[in-house]
Amino acid sequence: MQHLLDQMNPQQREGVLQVDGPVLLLAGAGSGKTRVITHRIAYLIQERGVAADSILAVTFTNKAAKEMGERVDKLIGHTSLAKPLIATFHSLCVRILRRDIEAMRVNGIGLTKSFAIYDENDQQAVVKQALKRLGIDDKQLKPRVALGRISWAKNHMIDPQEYFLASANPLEEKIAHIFESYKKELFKNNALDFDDLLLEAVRLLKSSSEVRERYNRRYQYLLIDEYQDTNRPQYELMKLLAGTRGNVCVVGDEDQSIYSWRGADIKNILEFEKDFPETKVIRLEQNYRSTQNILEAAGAVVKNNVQRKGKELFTTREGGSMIGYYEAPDGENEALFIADRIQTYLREAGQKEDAPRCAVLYRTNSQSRLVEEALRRYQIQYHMVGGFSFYERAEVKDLLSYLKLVQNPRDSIALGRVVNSPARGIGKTTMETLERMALSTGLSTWDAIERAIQEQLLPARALTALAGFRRLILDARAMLGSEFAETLAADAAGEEAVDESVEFVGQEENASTEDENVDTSFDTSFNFGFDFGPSEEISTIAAENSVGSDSDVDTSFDAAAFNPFAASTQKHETRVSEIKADVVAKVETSTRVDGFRAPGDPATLPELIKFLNDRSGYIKTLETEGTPEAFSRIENLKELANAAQDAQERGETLATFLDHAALVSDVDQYNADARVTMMTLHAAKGLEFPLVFLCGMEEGLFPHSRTLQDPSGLEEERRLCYVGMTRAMDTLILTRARYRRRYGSDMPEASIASRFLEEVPSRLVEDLGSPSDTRSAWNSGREYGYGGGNKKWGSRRGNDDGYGSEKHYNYEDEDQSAIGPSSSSAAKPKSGLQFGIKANTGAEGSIDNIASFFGARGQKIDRPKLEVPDQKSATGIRNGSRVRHPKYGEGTVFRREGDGDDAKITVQFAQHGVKKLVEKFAQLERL
DNA sequence: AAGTTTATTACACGA
DNA sequence: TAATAAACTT
Repeated sequence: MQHLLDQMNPQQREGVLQVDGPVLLLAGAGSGKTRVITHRIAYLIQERGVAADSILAVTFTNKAAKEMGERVDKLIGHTSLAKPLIATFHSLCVRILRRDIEAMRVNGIGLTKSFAIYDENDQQAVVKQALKRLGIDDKQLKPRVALGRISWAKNHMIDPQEYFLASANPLEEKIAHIFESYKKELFKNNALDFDDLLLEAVRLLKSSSEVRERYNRRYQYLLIDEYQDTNRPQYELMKLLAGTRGNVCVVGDEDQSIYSWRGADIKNILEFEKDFPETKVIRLEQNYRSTQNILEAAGAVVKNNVQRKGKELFTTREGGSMIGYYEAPDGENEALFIADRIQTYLREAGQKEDAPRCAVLYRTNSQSRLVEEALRRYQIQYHMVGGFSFYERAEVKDLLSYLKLVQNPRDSIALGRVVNSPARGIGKTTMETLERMALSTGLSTWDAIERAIQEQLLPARALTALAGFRRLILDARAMLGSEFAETLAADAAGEEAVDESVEFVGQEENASTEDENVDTSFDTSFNFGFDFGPSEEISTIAAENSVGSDSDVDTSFDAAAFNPFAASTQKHETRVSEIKADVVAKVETSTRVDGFRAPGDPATLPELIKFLNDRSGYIKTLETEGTPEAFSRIENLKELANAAQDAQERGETLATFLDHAALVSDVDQYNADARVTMMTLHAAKGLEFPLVFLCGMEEGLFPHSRTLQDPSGLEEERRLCYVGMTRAMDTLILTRARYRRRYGSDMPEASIASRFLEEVPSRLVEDLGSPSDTRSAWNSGREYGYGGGNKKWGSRRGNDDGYGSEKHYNYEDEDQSAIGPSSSSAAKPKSGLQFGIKANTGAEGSIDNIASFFGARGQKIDRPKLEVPDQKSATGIRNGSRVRHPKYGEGTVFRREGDGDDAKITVQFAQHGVKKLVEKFAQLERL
């Protein structure tokens, strides 16, 4: 330990040694922050004799948590079984709530431990529902907007009532109502959204002194990383966890605060000193990461912020290479330049046997596409963080929803997602009826289904389909264990014991297992401090519950009519034993194959997934589809099954598996071994790379257009720029496209160089944009007129510099690009990859190609000009015929395809433009 | 009810 | 572009 301390600078050493009382560690970029934190933890354990599991460290991402855990492990060796708890705020809250949320239940009302976690899509679904219920047109008020406001309110700890009182206009009043309805719906679904995880944890610790004190006793030393990005709820949580001892160390850097839109507030840094007057402030200002040039450039940019205490980083890595700047004619070229540079870099680094790593950073995810295409063309392997993550794939979400439903049938969002996928004849009408029923009775959708089946409230066809779906879920539940099956009888009789039965199994397994990323000390060690056995706890809850929340549920339905308990229990017991037999049979066959599990034991996670995949018909439907996409979806499902297998081997339960799936972030996918990583600037926080590209340095893109009005928003963009620049260790290259198309729309727009470029001192900059050393590499086949490159950042305007805009952009003349493969854009060498429309595949000038090209491009071209050989039909309608359509009025036929029943004719209508109609159905009248 | 085509409209950042 | 809603077919 001592020799490790000797290698540190005095400030770092103080950061390690100052473990008693509150500490505010202001750690600049690359100042060895993580090193200090890990050593601090090691110091507490090894030199201060602090029990490892009484240390709690909170990081920003699961990935960071995992890494930190590994580094601490290395420092302390595996001397003790106990480990510090290193988690994110969100995963910490899930742990706390899964354990103790029921302490907030009053008279059996409140959420249970098996609460669901709603992601953004689930949230949107709820908001849409609320809009519908309140009769608000979702075109006037976009669900996304409403959700944004709700989330904002939550991050500022404003509840619907307060929001309503503070509302200054009808719109805000509406939002307040949506907010309220949203909240109720989540409650009814036994669900929490991401924001709630924090809020409810805070509420729990505030409301139950017993629970709070337990955690206070448990965690004596607290450490919060990325403190500048904490929001109000997180701040309160920190205070609650700190208790009265105040052994809190918060680590942050005001210059890297980039999450204000999530409610993060730099004021938390100031308030910290107020709330903990004894605070020792330690500053880490020596940067060990970047060269002096990079540091200077980044510092020069962030210096332009007014709201800043001001701090100077220094480094001993004098000089270094210049900041590179490349001004591309357009986005494609920018991407190709980057790919070319990366290729060179990788080749050179390969000769030196370095482990090359570089990153392409951008402001918005949509910028990734061009870079991806360029890298693929160069056949460079890359790894992309963010974008569409695995867990966002439709098929993955579907399967997860099945699992969620198995765990918590009241989760009506999950239900809505899978009830008809694959299609099983439960359509819109049926679901609307059920939802109306659920709404009027206060039942969950699942319960409404139960009731509809029992009372035959829907058409027979719908009921059969619903019964099949219900059976699927119930059978899956039954697989989870015999306890499960036994509780089904009660469940079927309309009791709410369902959830608790899930809980029972989950809980029992929980006691002996833990999840992967975070440490394993929580549960085992938890029992030292507080002695409640799971079984005892559960039975109390179950008792509470059966009296509880359904008593307030039904107002409208006749209990006597809906109370065939005696009869149905009998029936269901039979059914349960059938299920059990069935399950045992299934289990036996599968057990013989892997030999893991004795017959009759609960099914494993992979088995459950296999069962759902098979029985739901999901895989089969995909197989039938037979398309490449369907195939890749099946692959994804297999991947998920693999993940479940891994989880199983770690001893995770269904519940913990689902929690993980809900909490993995994009950043967590970052793979440190990848040679090329692409990600947003936000995702890059905390990482470092020898070579960094920062692309799209244009006004409106970066800084983003939506921040331009707001000075503080602009300052945040500048900090984001600072974060990006300081990721670079040796080389930093900034790029910009002089013309860029937005929305991939037709006309590229001239861009203006980002103001951040102007803020970099020119003596630090080297222009990489001269054609002589670059053109041959990636410009083959394409003529560029280079004009810029002499002035520091090129011209501020894109088109006043002799750069031949009409020469280059005439590919926007669509006629040319469609017909002539020699015109610029469509004719770019594609090296095997097929982009764009099939314009350059067919015979030159073929009418079909032109027509289909125009067809694909929309309607702004007059197509009636094109004549097609005359064809007659049974109805006598032919090209040039005047026709009348009942709806579209009069028009002229100018094209027909196929014959007989399949005959399609294309008509130019006077008012309604061009329509393609099937002759058989179009009811056309010949004039 | 489900599948297919067309129209529209929106591009931050993310646990 | 691309995701999504609406319209239209069968």
